[in-house]
Amino acid sequence: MVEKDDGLGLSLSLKYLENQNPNPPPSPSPSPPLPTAAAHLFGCSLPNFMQKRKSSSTDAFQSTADRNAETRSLFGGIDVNLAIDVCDEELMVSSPNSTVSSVSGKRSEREENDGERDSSSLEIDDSDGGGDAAGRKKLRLCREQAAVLEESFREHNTLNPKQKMALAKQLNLTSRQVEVWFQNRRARTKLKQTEVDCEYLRRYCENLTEENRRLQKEVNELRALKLSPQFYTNTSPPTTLTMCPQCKRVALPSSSSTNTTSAASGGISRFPATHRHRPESTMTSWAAIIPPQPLLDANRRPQS
DNA sequence: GACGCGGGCTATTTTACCTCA
DNA sequence: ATTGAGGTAAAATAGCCCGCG
Repeated sequence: MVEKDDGLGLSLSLKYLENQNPNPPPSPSPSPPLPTAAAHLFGCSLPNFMQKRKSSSTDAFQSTADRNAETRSLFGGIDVNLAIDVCDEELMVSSPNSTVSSVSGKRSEREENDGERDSSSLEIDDSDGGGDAAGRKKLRLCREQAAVLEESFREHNTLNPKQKMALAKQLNLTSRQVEVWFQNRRARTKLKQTEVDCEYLRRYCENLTEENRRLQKEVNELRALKLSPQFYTNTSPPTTLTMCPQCKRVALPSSSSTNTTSAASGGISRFPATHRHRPESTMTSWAAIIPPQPLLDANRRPQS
C-alpha cells in the first residue's frame, strides 16, 4: 500500500494496485478504474519528457466537451481533487498589478473585460509601494476562497464564462484569477495523475518481470524432467497429458504410488480432486507443451 | 481555405512562505 | 530572538495549439 500526501491535499493512492492481478487485462476495469496509463497502456498520459510538445490530442484532458466526466472517471482511483492546503492568513492582500501586468494583446483584451475587479475585488493595499507598475504581487487565496474553488473544481474542472464570472464575483476575485486558478489546478491534477501512472507502470513492469522469472523457472524444471532417465522409463508408452483449456493447468502424470487407477486408465494423467473445469484437450507428449525453442528473455544468456 | 477569437495547455517566471543553520 | 539562504508551492505570464464561427 502506497499512499502519499504531498501536503497539498493531492494524495496519491495506489491502493487498487495492491489487490490487482499482476497481469491485468488490457481493458480498463470499471471498478475501480485503472489509471490512464493502464487503460491505454502507453497510449496516453505519458510523462512530460516522453510527450511531444503538442500533446493535447493524447493527454488525459482530451475533448473539452467531455472533460469533466472523463476526468472524474480517470481520477476515480485517486482523489486528486481533494482540497488543497491553503494559507493561514485570514485575508490576503493583492496588488493592483497582480492580474493586469500582461502585455500580450490577447491577455490585455481579456483583462479589459475584467471590469468587475475594481468594484468587487479584495481590498487592495497600495500603501506599501504597491503603486509600482513594474512590480507584481502575488495574491494568496484565503481558506474560504480556496475551499469554494476546490468545491467548484470537483463539480467542473473547467468553467464556462458565466460560471467563471459568477465564481469570481462570489469570491471577490477577477475572472482572470479564477481562470488562472483553474488552469493551475488542472495542471497540478494532471501532474499527480502522471505520477500515479508512472508508479503503476513501474509496478506492472516489476510484476511482469517476476512472472517471467517464474515461468522461466517452470520451463527449466519441465526440461529437466524431460531429460531425466526416470522420465523415459516412466513414460513408455508416452503418458497422455491433459490440459484444462480454461485454467491452463496440466494434469499430473499418474503415479502408481498415489493413484491406484493409473494402470487401469492406461497412464492417463489426472487432475487434482479440487479441479472444477472439464478437460477438453489432450496431448500425448511433453513436446506438445514445451516449445522446441527456448523462450526469449532479454536477461537470458545465450545457450552454448 | 484564411482569419480572428476564445479557451485550453505547457513551460517558465515570480512571489510568498517555510525550514534550518 | 533574529536573520538570511535555500527550497517549495502556487499564482501569474508567455506563447502555442485547436475548435469554431
